[in-house]
Amino acid sequence: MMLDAETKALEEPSAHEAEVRLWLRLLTCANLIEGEIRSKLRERFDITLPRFDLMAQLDRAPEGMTLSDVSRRMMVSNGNVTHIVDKLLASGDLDRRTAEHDRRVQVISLTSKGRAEFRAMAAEHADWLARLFAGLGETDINDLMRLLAKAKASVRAGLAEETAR
Amino acid sequence: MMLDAETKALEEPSAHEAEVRLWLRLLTCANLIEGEIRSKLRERFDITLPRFDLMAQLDRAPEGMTLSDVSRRMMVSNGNVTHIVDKLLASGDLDRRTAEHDRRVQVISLTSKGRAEFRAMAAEHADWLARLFAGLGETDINDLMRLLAKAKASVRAGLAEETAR
DNA sequence: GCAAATTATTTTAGGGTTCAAATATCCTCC
DNA sequence: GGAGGATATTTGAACCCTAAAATAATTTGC
Repeated sequence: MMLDAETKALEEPSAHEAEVRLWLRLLTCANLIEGEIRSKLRERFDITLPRFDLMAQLDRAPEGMTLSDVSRRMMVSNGNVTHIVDKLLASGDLDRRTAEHDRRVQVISLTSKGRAEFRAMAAEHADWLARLFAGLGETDINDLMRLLAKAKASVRAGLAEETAR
Repeated sequence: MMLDAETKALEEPSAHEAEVRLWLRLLTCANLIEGEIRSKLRERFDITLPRFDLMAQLDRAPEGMTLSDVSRRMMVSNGNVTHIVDKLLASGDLDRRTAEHDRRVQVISLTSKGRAEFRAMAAEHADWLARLFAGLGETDINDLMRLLAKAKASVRAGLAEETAR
């Protein structure tokens, strides 16, 4: 018996149920943690998560990064990076200069003030995560790392398949 | 030798590194999937993810839900729910009525139009997820479900510990 | 019965986010 | 050496989001 897509959906409401439930569980975990990190960052350091993330990227790039690099690494839009950078420039945590070889390119880097602030925040940040994951053993963490890597690869493959089509 | 917290952080920059890396990997996975779902929802149905999520909650509650229920279930703020509901009311996907037993309470539910639209969207939504997770076997999915449940419990315990303190 | 505390919702202020359009600069190739 | 295409960034419009204050209605304790 052949069914069109709509009829089939009505008759098989649980199709791909496992995948949907996996996604919802993954999302719930991420949202719980993200909410806690956001509220801790605000409460302890009066900073937002995106600004913290941007400083984390720059901490690993002593020479600085271009805005496009940041945008790719953080997986956020270019316009968004411009906005976050503006705020961190205003608070004196970042330096910005135009690249000499290409005047379209803006290179940003941490000021020494920004670097010192970031290091202090990063240490606490790691402590918060350790507390949240305290219920997981070393084996659990390793297994999760492996399975999430596999999931990430699967997702990227699915995305690539689509753009190729 | 005793060290204060700051000195210790400087001398042990890799403390809790495993937990931080687990968090970053979890977040990357979630962001990749969420970005794809958002862009598909926009492209195929011109709807945002929060509106889709609200409709999903209501689809499982034929009698309707109060705004506070929705806020708790979706883990978003009350003010945000008000905003999203306004939009879905305007597009005719939701009904809203004041509860007779308590005039503070607003009960919202899907209109038949909203329900039909949601069912069509949900079927495709499940297909997108199945495609993204196509690289995972049944065992992988089961393992991930179990480990993420454990992680979720750990995070909730960590949060509870803090509020108790 | 009524003042005070509680509860449900809305409003407000301040961010963050995307996409698409606009600018500015560079590069290529004739 | 200049036109056309590519690349880096900014701007603008429309959302989403939260926390905190304000509003409205109910419940509680006396």
